[in-house]
Amino acid sequence: MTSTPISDAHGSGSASTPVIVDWPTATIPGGENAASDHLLDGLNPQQAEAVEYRGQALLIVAGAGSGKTRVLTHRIARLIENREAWPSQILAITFTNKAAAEMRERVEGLLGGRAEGMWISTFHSACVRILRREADNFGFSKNFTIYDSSDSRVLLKRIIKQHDADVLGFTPANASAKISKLKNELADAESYARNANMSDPNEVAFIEIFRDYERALRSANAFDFDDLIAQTVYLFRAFPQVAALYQNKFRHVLVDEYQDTNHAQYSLIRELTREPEGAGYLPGTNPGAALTVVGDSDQSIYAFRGADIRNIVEFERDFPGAKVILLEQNYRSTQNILSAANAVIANNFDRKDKKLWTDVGDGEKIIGYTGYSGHDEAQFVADEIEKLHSAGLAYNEIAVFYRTNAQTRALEEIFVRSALPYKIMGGTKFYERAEIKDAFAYLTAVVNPADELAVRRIINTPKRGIGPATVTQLASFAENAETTLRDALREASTLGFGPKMTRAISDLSAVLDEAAALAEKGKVSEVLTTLITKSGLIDALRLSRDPQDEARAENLDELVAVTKEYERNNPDGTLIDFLTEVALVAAADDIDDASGTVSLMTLHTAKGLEFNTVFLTGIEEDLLPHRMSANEPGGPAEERRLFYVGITRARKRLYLSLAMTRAQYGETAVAMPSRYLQEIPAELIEWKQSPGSANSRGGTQPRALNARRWQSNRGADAAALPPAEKKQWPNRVTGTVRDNGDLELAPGDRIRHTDFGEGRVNNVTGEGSKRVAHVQFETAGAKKLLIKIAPIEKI
DNA sequence: TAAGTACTGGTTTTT
DNA sequence: CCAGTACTTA
Repeated sequence: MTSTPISDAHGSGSASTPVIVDWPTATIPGGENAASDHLLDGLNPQQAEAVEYRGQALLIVAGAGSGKTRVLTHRIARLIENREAWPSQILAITFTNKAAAEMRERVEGLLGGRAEGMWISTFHSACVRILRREADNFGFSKNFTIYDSSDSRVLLKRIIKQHDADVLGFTPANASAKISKLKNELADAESYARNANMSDPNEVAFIEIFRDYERALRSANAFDFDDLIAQTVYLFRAFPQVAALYQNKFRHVLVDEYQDTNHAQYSLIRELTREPEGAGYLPGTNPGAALTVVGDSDQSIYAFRGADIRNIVEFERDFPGAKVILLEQNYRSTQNILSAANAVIANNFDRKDKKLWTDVGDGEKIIGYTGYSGHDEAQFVADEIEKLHSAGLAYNEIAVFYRTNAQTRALEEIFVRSALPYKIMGGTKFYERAEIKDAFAYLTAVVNPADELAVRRIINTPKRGIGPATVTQLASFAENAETTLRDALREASTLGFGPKMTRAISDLSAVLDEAAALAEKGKVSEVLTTLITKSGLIDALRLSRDPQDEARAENLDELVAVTKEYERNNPDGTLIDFLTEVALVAAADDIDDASGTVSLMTLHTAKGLEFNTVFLTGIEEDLLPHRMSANEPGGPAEERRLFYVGITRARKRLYLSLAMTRAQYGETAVAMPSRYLQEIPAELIEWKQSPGSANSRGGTQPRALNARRWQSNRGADAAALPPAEKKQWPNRVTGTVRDNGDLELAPGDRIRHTDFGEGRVNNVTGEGSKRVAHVQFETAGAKKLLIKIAPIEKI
């Protein structure tokens, strides 16, 4: 280590030059103290090396469950403990905010809390932090808005309409996807136009749309998700002295899930770890921050978002002299689960061979089940979970994964009926509800008056008689006067509107002004409460006769509660901070480990998590691989990796399930077993009901074409198959939901269930609408049913 | 301008 | 099956 002058322009309290103590030999693995070294105890040799290696570039190839988080946290702790770096000189990038929080906690645990000032966050959060600080340098102001994908689409919709580009086949969705792709490659409208074929009217129209979109974002003082990264790179490249601030601040940059970085993120990393240049820098004094990346190309599942697997595959070429360490020992799963995972992923041809292994033994067999329908499959999952739970397994140790969010419907329906506590991670989130977005648009309009999109959203919400015609007049006034739409509202009285209209506009403007004054002195919840009451938003919902509006008003109350909670956790948090946090929360971020619920999530959301027991559902063609990706180059391979990620989340027990028919858009279609299922050696799976032996209702469906592939399984199935009465499909479940009102049941009563037949009530638990009947059915076994909605009658 | 009705079409994964 | 949209009517 040289005594590099290290400036920490932004650091809090660590601006002085750190004391860099040469203190290495005592803690090197194999040294005298190794046996009692708390940062190396229990690590295998490769893990220990990954903690101790020092050099400019280190790639840790970490197979699933190989303890990479442990390695990363211990490495950071060691850097700080050794005084090789101050906490403020460390930048660690994770994939989700949840992973960031967990990493911070673990590092603090290892260091006894001396971790203040570390930057541990997602790419997006880190970039927002940089951009807010430096916004004044390049034409934005620090109160900028972050547009999520639906905001982008609303904006694009207007732009496409203005250009009459819808007739050319442009939709907000496809234009947004194309722009996003380009931004991830660091292209902008200008650079794209240079290489475009201008004789193609489609191309010309797209460039117009792209340009207008960029212009609109800039004038709204807003960034979309992709901008957060791309604009930070642009900032660093355009202003080397700004880049140098961060190049000098961070001495160690660590990136998790490196296989899922895209080109823009890669470029950002390159900029951050580069040797500074420009005035004031003494050449040769800072070789650039040391870079540590951790990843596994077998878990690359975000190509659709621009992730470029080459970033990790070509790491050694990118960073000459880079050290590579392989972690293959798995500490999570049983050998049966790993063997299945290894067998599946081995079918991806262009990969470096890598085999996970464990010394914990084979464990239980994987359990397979083929349902007659998605509902039947869901019923199986619910029944198994109930069995596991009564055998002592906590609900929060169990997870159910699926490929598409649409699959939650069947699962949810059955889970509600079976009174299973569950939580859907991601999916239609609270923050995506219209009334919540309305409230956020009010907050945004207060924080960032330049944001026209937000002002347009609230201008007639709730209804105050300001229609499209009036909005257009206001907007064109703003344009002519070279001011914002927000300021146009203030001038309403001079614009010649009728008295009613003028009044409505001025009242809104006054509410926004009042809230802005309030925002100066803090309290997010007070600003929000002022806005939603004085704008009439919440009263409009409360007084509405649409029964759903009552729930919407409650959601707004819930949002106020969220802001109060935020204030408790962040006493210094401003309104801007609150909006930023909400804009960047991911689906996986609100998993609550302590709660006693089963977790339901997509395979993508599952990445990085682990559970004792995992159910992988819908393992069918057209779902996994998904229809949309089956024909794309690289599609089936990426879908296989998704399957691999799902399998490797399980510690002890893995279930694979599928259905023979699946409902989509109200119609039911025949489903075929996924091609990936055959890639798992037959002896690893015990089929409760195999795809080969189960026939769809007629028995001679197109599935017969497929049957050959399953013949090898037949012998085993015959033995495992239950006797003949099972043919009556006692698990078949109808999709109708009913309401039994106040049906009274008591132990000893006999009931008839439309699917399960007759049974006897053993017990009734719970209160009111949550009363649950514990029933012993004659053919279908023991079930728990939510009395209010189960398709049952007393007999 | 707002509310109500009839109709279309789209369907993956997410920071 | 749903949400979003175009069209009608008061």
